[in-house]
Order: sequence, then structure tokens, then C-alpha cells
Amino acid sequence: MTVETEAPAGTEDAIAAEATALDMFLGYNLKRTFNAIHANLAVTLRQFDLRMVTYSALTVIVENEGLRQAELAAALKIDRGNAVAIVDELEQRKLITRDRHPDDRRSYALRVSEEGRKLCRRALKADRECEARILSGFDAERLHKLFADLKEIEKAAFEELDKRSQRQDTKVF
Amino acid sequence: MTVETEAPAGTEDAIAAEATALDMFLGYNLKRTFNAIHANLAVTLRQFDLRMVTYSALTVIVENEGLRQAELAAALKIDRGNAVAIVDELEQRKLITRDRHPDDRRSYALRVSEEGRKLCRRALKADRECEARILSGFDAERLHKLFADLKEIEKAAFEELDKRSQRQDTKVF
DNA sequence: TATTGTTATACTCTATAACTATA
DNA sequence: TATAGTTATAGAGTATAACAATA
Repeated sequence: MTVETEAPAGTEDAIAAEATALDMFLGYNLKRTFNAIHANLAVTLRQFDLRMVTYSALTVIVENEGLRQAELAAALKIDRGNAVAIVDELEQRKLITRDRHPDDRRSYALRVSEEGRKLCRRALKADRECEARILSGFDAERLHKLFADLKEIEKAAFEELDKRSQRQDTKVF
Repeated sequence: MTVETEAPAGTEDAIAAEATALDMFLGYNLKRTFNAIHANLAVTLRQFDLRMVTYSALTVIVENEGLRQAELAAALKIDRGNAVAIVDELEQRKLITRDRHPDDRRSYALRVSEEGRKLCRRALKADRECEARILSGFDAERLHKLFADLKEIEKAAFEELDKRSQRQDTKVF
């Protein structure tokens, strides 16, 4: 998605340093920035044998002991079906336990183990330190504004999406 | 990845409206915001039967007539191998042509057709209008600052990634 | 009837490796 | 030797549909 500036080696009059119409788009810039941040996160998490999704699943379980798989899936915005393998992996690594839910025999109650809690704490710390290095040039106020902007845009984007699906609905009938 | 606030229906004391440690992370917030923007983009592009990658490929070809497939792949930061199917699709839909490169018989020169140019123009317009609706609450200065922040963070993140791989290198030897 | 966990399936995206034809 | 395009393949990520057990 990103139009990077380095020309492929040996390409004499390459499409280097070019601007593209895509530069004007927030989506394009968000993707580029996220890719760069995510590349760092992947390196950070590799030492804990975690992926982004297992990392965030573990974090959510730590913070919500006893939650059901369906609740975890909703929190991570992933499908229930896709949550199975993730929970399987965390359970097989003894980072969490799958206990029967006391008042609903369909459900599991997910709980972190001591080992899982420690791993989560170490991963969060490493992630925090990595982001701090990347964002060392940003003061608190600038960061706060940036986070607020991102939140506001997320909200506006979902509102626009709602409007569009309503428009579609009214078109259909 | 996102810990959304809506509780699943029928979950009485659900993990609703909760904060998570992940909220402190730029990566997490970028992903949430990008997901929301991308959901809109996907809806926008569906009417043109385009995906994000075919959309950006078409745009890059429009802006760099005659470029090689390898150059397109580099611009999109995708693998040469993965570019084949994308170029195939655009060619089969007669949105672009694959001409032999005049001075290198290994290469193709990718060129947009009139139909492709029109489609690209319409898609860019629809994308622009959608983003404008989402960002209607942002004035030009705020947007400019946001884009600048994103660019700066991307740069810092890749620099940090370089440092880390160098650190790894020096460890190995 | 609806929900929980599960399985199967499929499509996209990404990454690697090997092949051919050219340079 | 190296590069351009191609093919095959495999791993993630994501989405849908169906099933058994339970509510």
C-alpha cells in the first residue's frame, strides 16, 4: 500500500521519491504509520513467542478474569470461531486456564495463570519501552492531542459507516 | 484487536465500556482508527469492484505510465510474485495494458487504459469525498499537524527498527 | 428459539523459494 | 551473475455457515 522512496537497486530512472495522489488520504497515511509501528511490535513480541492477537487476547484475559470466549472475541473484534485456536494456543502454553463457567455449562471462564500474568507484564513493559523510544520526540501534550484525534476520527468513521449502511437499507426497500 | 464498548447481547455484567492497558499504546489506537477508515474505504471501493491493493496499484500505474511490474511491486511494498495476480486482474478487466518494454525484453511496461483512467478518477473522487465527510470536523491546520505527526512517527519507527536489527547483528557476531 | 463453543471452509494477504528467459 | 516475470506453496488473518450441547 505504501509508495516508498527507495528505488529498487539497478533501476536507473526509477519511480523514486515520487509523490502520489494517495498521499492526500488519511487511510493511506494511517496504514503506513501502523505498518511501521507494527513491525516494531512484531519484533518486540517475538521474544515472548506472541503475535499481536495472542498478546492482546492475553491482556484482555488478565484484565477480565473469568470472561467467556465469546466475550473475549467481542472484545478483540474477532469471530468466535477464530477465537478457538487462539484460546487453544494460550491454554496449551499454560498461560491461561479454561474452567467451566459456574452458572452456564455452555461457557468457559478464561483465567490467566501466574506464568501468563508474568509473560503479559513483561510483554506490556517491552511494548511500552519500544513505543517510548519511537515517540521520544513527542511531548505529552502533542501525544495527547494525537490520541484524541485518532479516537475522534474512529468515532466519525463508524458514524459515517452507519449512515452509509442506513442509506443502503433505504435504497433496498 | 479492539476492545469495543458494546456488550454482547444477553451478557449482563459484560466487559462493557472497559478501559484496557492497550489504550495507552499508539499501535492499538492506530489499528482501531485504521480499521474504521478502511471499513469505509472498502464500502467505497466495492462499487468499483476494487480492493485496497488493486485501487492503489491502479493509482500508481496512472501516475507512472510505463513502469515495470517490479517497480509497481516496490511502490506498493508487495512481493513481485504477489503482484502478478493483481496485474493480471487489472489487465483482464482492460483497465491496464501490459506492453513489452522497449529496451528490456524481460519487462513489461504497464499503462493505464482510458477505461482504467476513468475508473481510477471516479474511485479517487469517491474516496476523497468519503474522507472529507469523516474529517469534516477537522480544520486544515489540525489535519496538517496530524499528517505531519503520522509521517514523523513512521520515520522514527523505521529508524528504531533499523537500530534493533543492527543490535541483533552485533549480537550475532 | 437463541447462545456457546466448535469445526469446516474459503478468500485475502503476505512471504519464500524455485523456475525461465533474458540482461 | 543478476534481474523480470512467473508459479507453487504455506502461514496468517478474516468471514460465513453449520453442528451439538445448553440456555
